[in-house]
Amino acid sequence: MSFGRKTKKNPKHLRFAVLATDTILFSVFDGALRVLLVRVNTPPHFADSWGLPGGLIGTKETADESARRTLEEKGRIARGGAYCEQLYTFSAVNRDPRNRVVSVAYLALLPKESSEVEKSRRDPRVLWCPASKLPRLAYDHAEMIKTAALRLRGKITYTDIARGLLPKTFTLADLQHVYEVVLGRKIDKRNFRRKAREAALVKALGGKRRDGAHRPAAVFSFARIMPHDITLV
Amino acid sequence: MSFGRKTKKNPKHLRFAVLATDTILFSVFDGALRVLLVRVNTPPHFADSWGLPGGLIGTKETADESARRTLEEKGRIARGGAYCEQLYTFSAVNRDPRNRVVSVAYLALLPKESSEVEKSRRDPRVLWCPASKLPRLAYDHAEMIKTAALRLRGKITYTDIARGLLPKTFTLADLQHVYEVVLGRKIDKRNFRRKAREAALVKALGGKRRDGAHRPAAVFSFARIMPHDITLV
DNA sequence: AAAATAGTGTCTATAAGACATTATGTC
DNA sequence: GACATAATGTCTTATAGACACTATTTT
Repeated sequence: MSFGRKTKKNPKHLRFAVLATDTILFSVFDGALRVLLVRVNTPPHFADSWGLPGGLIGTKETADESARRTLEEKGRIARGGAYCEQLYTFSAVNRDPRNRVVSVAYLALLPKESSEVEKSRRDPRVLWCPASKLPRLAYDHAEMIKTAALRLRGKITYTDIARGLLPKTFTLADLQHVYEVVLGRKIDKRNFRRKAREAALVKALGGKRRDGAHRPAAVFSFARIMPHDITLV
Repeated sequence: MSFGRKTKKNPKHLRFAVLATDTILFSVFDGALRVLLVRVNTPPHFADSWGLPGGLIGTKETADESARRTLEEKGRIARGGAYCEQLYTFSAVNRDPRNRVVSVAYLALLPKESSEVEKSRRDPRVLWCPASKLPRLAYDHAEMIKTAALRLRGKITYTDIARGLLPKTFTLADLQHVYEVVLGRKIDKRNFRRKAREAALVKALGGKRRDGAHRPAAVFSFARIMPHDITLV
């Protein structure tokens, strides 16, 4: 990163911390909660490693904008597609061994059916890795992913955050599968459907999806706004 | 702040954002949720205003350490006394009209019985202002306080965060009063006590507190660790 | 008709909310 | 004994969890 070189050339160090963002982008597919990793190559500490997409925040952009920009530049995800919320700011003094950099981490979500996930799955420059089987990661990125997974698990039971992991329309089986993968446990189908109905989380669109030698499933979308906090599982 | 002056003198601007902390310190007394304000004097935008205690993060300290340091230097609150948790990072490009500064906001709590609150209430350099009757504040500090109050209200019903607003020992009436002020509504005494008991939030210490022409109240403390998430009101 | 997934209802247990009176201390 | 706060229990309603069978479509 240019900032690091700059301070090394300049014998006078900055007096204050500078700021980066890193984004934990999740998607649920192939039966796992997966996170997007990118190549990190900053010798001597992290040569040829995996890490999160991220970068320094410029003086003319907000942290949110920086997260979306680096997701595009490093993660190869088109801007604006992903749900994105601020997660936590990581500020351990030695989290970047080269310079003092504080990082605002973002939690982002994409439905597996989105063209962004479909494209990036075929892109050799990035890796969609199960959150439970991560390789060694650069910086404090393993800690960030752990924090993000906890946030996602925590919020999925009382908000409609699962919206970010599903396409515009879906079946109740799709929805339940996302919940089961994120929570890491089976959920009773009847109780789940009853609660989704009572909480007015989703609404039926009237259509059916046919996809195999079996009864077709009704198609739903999320209700416009979440009416109130819900408890779904 | 020295950084602001420095960039004005230097025609070459920094390429990346620098980082500050601001701390929203709450306490409950005189029937209100109150926030600690300090004098801000940075003409031309904020001459003789009120704002939150805060300052730039040095290259050798974490955000948490910076929050505690500025709470001491600007807020006149001795270090380590207050409960302190990271709240949100505010990064609007023009939040500080002089320079690009991103701020990590912290939510902090003190019991009104603490010597820090008792001292600072008599200190003319700071003001304990009801969170519902704030004066015009510098920067985006009004937004920060609103966010902090929402976080506190949200967490008080399912965590033991009220611990930060109460002394080591207290009566159930004290505890309920803190809940009522933070939530802004009356709570039924019998239901409140039943739930505090069932959630194992507090434990009786065996003593009584005598303070007036009436029956003395049993004295409690918080249980060592919160056994699980609780729903108290 | 076999295979595969969709869709549905009841019972029980736990938690939440509404509500009023008696108890114990000080002055 | 007057006053002031502490302490306590029941009933009703809502929510959560456990549990198994029938329906509909394709091949």
